[in-house]
Amino acid sequence: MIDVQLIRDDSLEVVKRLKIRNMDAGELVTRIRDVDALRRQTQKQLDDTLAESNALARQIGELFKNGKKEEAAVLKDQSAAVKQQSKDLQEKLDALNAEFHDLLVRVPNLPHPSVPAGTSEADNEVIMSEGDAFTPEAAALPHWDLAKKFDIIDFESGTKITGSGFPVYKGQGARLQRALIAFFLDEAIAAGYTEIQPPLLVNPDSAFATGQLPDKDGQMYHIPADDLYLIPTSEVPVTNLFRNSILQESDLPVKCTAYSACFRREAGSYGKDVRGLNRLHQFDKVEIVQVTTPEKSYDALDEMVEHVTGVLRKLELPFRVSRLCGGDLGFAAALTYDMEVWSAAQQRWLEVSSISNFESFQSNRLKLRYRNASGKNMPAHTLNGSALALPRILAALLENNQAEDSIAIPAVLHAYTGFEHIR
RNA sequence: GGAGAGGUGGCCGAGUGGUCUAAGGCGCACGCCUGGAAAGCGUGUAUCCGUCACAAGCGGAUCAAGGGUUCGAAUCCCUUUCUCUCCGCCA
Repeated sequence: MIDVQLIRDDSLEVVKRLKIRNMDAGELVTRIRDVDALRRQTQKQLDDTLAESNALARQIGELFKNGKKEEAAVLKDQSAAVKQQSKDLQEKLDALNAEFHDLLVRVPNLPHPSVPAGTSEADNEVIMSEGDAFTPEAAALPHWDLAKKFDIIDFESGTKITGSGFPVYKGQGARLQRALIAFFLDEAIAAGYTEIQPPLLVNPDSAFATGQLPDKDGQMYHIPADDLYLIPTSEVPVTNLFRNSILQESDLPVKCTAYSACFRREAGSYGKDVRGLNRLHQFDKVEIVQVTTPEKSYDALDEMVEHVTGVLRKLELPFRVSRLCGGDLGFAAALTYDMEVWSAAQQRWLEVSSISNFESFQSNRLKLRYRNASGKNMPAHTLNGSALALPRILAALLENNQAEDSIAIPAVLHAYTGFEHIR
């Protein structure tokens, strides 16, 4: 949620910056200003009325104590009128506040000045790449064929027992999954992140706080009997750890990492983009989250990008990093870097991580603040990113390292897998 | 799932209709005292909204959450929720 103060101070600047997102926010921002003014005026009227009511109650108490019942009765009548007035004002204010909130949550985060203009993925700006986006000499099999050939992932059984998008990992495939999770967590812990094991189901309050509700209602699995949602990412429970809290500046940065299964309904996609492991309803991911001060949040973002590129480097995967353009930027993000690995058999880049600085946008909704050096409570900045999502990493590892009768496992994983080749 | 007891400031804890502007203690901050420290003494110590200059001051709200009774609610009533104890079930 955007800070209202920005709109009060310089609404033209807000509108201008939202143009980078290809959004014409003029009308919305004007409406917000109008409703804001009206609700503040109403708040003032209500407060004055309540103050009057409090004063009357005090006088009545005083009169009763002194036995002046008739005088008290007169004031009681007066109090009834004031009370009706305050009730009306309260109703008016509640309605205005609700409208104000509804309008405000429709404003996306302001893009960072470095965000390039653009309307789609094609306009993202590649800022670095490492390793060759090579084409294999011999015919390379896509990972869904390799999965069958080496009997490490069983998509058909997953379909039988649950449905499409729920693969079953078997034997060396299962072991490799577990190895990747352990490796990613160990890397994050070494970089100073505290490991968290969060619940996989969250209540509506949590889903609202991180912005999955109300917008992305249909993208989450919902359990009606208990009104709980399966998490689409551990960002949701981990970030909600900090909901409604005030941190000391000396405690910052807070750095958390979490492994979890992630659940996404993602209805309505077909074709090779979603074949095999490319898009799943259930997948595994290790997430990293930071809470820090506004002064340090962009350094933290760079640090997180460094961390993830370091992990990709250890896995010996060709990768590239892009800065998302305005049209591709998520609603809550001010700046996002995407990481993609090269998939040799599919001859395409696969997105494996997305690292964002939300600045104070999430904090405003979460009511996450920190007490700064001068003792004032300020919204903290939050950041998160995948480090990393497993399925596409697995796809790239299988495809890029395949040979006639085996698939080589990167050296860094040997201690975790207990084998050097899938055969 | 059943029965009972509870939820008060950073923490402990008092408070069963107006003196709550929430006692007292602990913790923390600052000051006095001291060669320095401890002890002692003194002062201060929540969050949000509004007014305003994101100051001070002032007004309003908040005693788990929401609603109600009342001129007036931490206190009475209703609903929800969470915690604890016992029973049941269970990896």
